[in-house]
Amino acid sequence: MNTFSKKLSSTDIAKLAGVSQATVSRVLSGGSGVKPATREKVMEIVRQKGYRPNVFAQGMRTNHSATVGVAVSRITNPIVPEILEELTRQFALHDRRVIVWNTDEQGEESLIRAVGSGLIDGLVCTAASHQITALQAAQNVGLPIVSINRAIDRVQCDQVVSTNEESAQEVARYLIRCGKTRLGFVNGPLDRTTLADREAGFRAVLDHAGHPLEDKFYYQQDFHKQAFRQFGMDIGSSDARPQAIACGNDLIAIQILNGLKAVGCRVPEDIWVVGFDGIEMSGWDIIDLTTVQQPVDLMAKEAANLLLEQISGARTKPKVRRFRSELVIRGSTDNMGR
Amino acid sequence: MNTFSKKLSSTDIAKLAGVSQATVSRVLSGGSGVKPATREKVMEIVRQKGYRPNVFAQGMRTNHSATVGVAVSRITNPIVPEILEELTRQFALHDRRVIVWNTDEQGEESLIRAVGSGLIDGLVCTAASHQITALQAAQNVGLPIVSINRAIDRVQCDQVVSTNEESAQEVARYLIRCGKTRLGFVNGPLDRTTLADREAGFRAVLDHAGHPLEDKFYYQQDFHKQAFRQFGMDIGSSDARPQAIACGNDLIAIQILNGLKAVGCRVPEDIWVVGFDGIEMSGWDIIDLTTVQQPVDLMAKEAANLLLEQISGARTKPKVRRFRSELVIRGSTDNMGR
DNA sequence: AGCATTTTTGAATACGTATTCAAACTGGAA
DNA sequence: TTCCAGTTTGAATACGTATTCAAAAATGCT
Repeated sequence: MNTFSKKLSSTDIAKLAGVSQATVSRVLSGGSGVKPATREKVMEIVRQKGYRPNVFAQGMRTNHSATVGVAVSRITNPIVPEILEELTRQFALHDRRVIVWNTDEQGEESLIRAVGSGLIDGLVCTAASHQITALQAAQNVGLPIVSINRAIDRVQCDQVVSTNEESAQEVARYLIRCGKTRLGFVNGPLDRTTLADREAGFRAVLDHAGHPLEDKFYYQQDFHKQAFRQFGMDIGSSDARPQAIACGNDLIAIQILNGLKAVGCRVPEDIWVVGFDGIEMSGWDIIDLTTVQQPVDLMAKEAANLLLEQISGARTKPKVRRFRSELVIRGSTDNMGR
Repeated sequence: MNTFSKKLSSTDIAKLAGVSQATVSRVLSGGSGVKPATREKVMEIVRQKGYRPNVFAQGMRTNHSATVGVAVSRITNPIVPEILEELTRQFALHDRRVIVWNTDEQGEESLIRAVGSGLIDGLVCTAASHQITALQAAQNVGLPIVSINRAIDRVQCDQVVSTNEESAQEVARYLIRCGKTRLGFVNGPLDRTTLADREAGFRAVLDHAGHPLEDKFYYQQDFHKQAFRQFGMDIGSSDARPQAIACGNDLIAIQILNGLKAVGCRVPEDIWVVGFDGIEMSGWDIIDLTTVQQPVDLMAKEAANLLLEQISGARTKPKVRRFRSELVIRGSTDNMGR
């Protein structure tokens, strides 16, 4: 029977092992400069009692929490878990814990409070738009920040971005090269720089080619669930539909696919669809979406490393890391035109 | 210019406001028993300086962290973000932060360390199999635990479950009622009680109906990425294929759909497919998967409430909450048979 | 053995908060 | 005015750790 009498402190362990509290502390934090026999004597008690150092006392003493924050929005967009998975892996490798704030909800207030409290040693941000307040607060207290795929005007911090604008241009050129001139674009909230950049790149090529994006083929919505699907239905059942639709991200594209499917409009026979992000499911046979693939794992890994670099104090000047995304042609467009 | 000279303490605030540190503390933690004029004087300085109480000092003094842990496995299974979203919402409503441990990776070791360290006030567990060690540790130190959808033999804790076995029986009866007698089942790791229970329920009905599950129509795999898809391809290109395949969860079902699609096997014309979980995308037009829908939001909300109840010390006897899942018939089976 | 040097250990301390206990203050009744 | 009860405040304290500084022990050398 494992009765737990009381929470043990390093002082208790010290008494049991017949050493001083300082020695216990030394053993637990690497054990350098302590005689092997002593270390083993202490570790024996530690193991036997299942002792763990109190994280608050450690934090108070050291001013480090071994914890980083990750701010996400729309965690149900599959790109987010993909990023989170790699981030938590990287931070775990460096003995850091991860606190997740969902800034769609009340999370932002909680994040702001945490920022000044010492709870986190740094912050990775995957959704800048709503968070200017929290980021400002973080910057004001000198908290290390890395932003993934979102440029943040008023806050200077490390950034990990991908070739959003250029890749969107590549999408547009690909479609035009395949003879598609009547093109549509569907986008989410434009305060996401990711989405805005992609749209800008797409429009630029169309302008340059002399077929500027027509208003009736442009649709923008702030992520209300069924709206994109409804637009897909409208487009699919219209006689004057675009030949191809490009989307701000894969999730939007999939909702368009849903709408098209709902009204029996075939892809790619009747219309082409292109996404953006390269979430894993875009490659599924039943989705098979042409998209722009971001190197998510590399980006997340780099973000983690940049943050750790800042935390260790090795650097203060902000860095921008730029990753190349790649157009992946699949069944939602015709791959003859490659 | 917002230069941040040094981290402020409540003592600093006290000096600036001309009161004692105790008063600052009282103001910050509710302010009862402090004169309105004093409170306002203090709050003015607090706001002006952007002061936040140091979370470690608070934790050391109170032995509470206002933080709960959530252990997940396979965060890229869409059911996980769905649960996480609701959990973080609920905990944010109660001023609690959420630390996420991904126990597929090195996360478990980190979790074990955290459990004894006081870092978290409680733990929600969505993936029991790998975590017996961590859960044992948690139980040993008396940490409140709630398990979602996973029964955990050796650990006694609150549980939020759904009707896995019964609903799987319903699936089997539905298929048999529709005249499907040659049935298949595809499952993931059986140490997940969720998956094991579903399989058991399914098998029981088949046994009872006199068509026990044939070995050649049963496939079990431990979530190696392409394995389920490959099995779908094998099944789809085989002459002697089952009339319907039920799966341990939606993600498996979708991989089967992918495999079938890859070899041109049509659903539901050539074969029926049924999933389990009711993840949001199962309802998408392009997936349209018949499945068993769990009330994920309700379950997550209940889990959060149970944990908070335990943390507040209101209760020690473990509770089990059981939620009813519902068979949702969609296009991957023929809905005439309903 | 005797001394110099290095290694190992322990005592003392500070970190920032919430809370206890006693003191000071307030306002009203006598 | 005096006294009392209630309200508001401040001084003191403990929480558990990492680290500094000095003392003690061990080691190497002559």
